[in-house]
Amino acid sequence: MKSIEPTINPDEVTPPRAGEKILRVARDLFYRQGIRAIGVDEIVKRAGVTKPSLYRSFPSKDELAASYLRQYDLEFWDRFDDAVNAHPGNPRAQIAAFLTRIGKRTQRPDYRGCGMTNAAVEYPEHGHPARVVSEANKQELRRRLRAMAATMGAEDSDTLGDGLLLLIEGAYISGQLFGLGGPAQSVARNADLLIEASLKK
Amino acid sequence: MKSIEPTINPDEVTPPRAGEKILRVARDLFYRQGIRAIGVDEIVKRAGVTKPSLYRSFPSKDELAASYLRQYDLEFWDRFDDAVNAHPGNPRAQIAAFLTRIGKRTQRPDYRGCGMTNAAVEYPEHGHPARVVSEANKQELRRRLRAMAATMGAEDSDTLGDGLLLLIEGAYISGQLFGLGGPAQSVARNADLLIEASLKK
DNA sequence: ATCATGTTACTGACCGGTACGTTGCAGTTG
DNA sequence: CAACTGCAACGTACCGGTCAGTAACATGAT
Repeated sequence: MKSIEPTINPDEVTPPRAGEKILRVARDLFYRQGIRAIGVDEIVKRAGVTKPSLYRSFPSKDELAASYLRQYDLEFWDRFDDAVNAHPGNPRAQIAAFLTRIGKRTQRPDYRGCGMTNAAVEYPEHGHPARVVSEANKQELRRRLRAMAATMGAEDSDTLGDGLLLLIEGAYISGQLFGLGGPAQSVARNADLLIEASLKK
Repeated sequence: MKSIEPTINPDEVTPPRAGEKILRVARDLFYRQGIRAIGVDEIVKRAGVTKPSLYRSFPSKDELAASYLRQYDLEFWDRFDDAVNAHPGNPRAQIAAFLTRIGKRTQRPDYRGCGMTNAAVEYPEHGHPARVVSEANKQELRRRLRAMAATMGAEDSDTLGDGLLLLIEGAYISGQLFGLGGPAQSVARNADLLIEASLKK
């Protein structure tokens, strides 16, 4: 029997790998300033590593951007499920909780919207690695919103689900267009009005 | 008495100035592929002019982008006023007409959303010439939507106006994210539901 | 003569990406 | 123990191309 395990706890404070530092920095820069606006030189400089390290961990800048979005996707669903789990079996309250949170986030002075949405605007070309991740995220969101609308007992659940998606995307964009006091702060209230109007009598 | 007028009709097919050709091409390229994605070399090449001509007509690429958006702004209000003038004194019908048109446009295969919105996403930095034009347009749109909501007799007209703006921005974004069959096609229907729910009883 | 335009060539900075050498550490030999 | 080997992680220095922007001069029409 060979003892492969190292003597130190693998969860210990091992020095972070170059790839991790790069992704952490890229995530921040890409979100705040946009993917096209940030060059790889800037990323490696801020991460305290060098360019070859970037290209050992990621095949290209486009794939680095896709990795950033894949991580963003995970965190997005964490937040979404937080709202869902807070109100089991009550999709209307789930939506309200999720949108209230979004509405608050949009009022932060440096709010930059949804990384997914922004990436799709930056890369309109079909098949771009970043866009592929973004489209998948949005389609899943649409699917879930429509399902929630159906559970609510909406007269036309697909229309309501899509209406909620429009409000959400509108909040993302308006949040970064108007600063404080912008229309995005009313997203939860408007969504609830729309739900009210869409339920079967 | 000096005759200044040229013998030919000034509305005749005078050869288009270099600046006009540049703006025409830039408009098309910027809208379809994004401003950051297009270089000035590409623009002058497609316009059949040379780079010095571009910089004689426009002080910089950023200002060329701003000019593109100023023209976009004019055409936007043309379309908006078309819908308004088609239903005098009936803001609910005006909104319906405008959003029906947007809903249809979003279903075109190469739809790329709103040039203003896209530019603001591409240039998050405050004070950027392109962003300045974009923000002004959106603020005016918000003002008018809120005014229309007030005319409709909404209980909370500011919230309704903002809700309509969220739906519109959501349609712009969703139109380019999902292709055909996307949620943007229901924008007019959802807006009408929201209006219905917001009117005083 | 004037004016808009074209031509050519150039700048310095930055773009994404890579060839190649260096370091340090683990395991394997004598 | 000590020397060697293999390998993973990293850095130095560089590639060709493109970026926005400009200088100097030629051409053609009115």
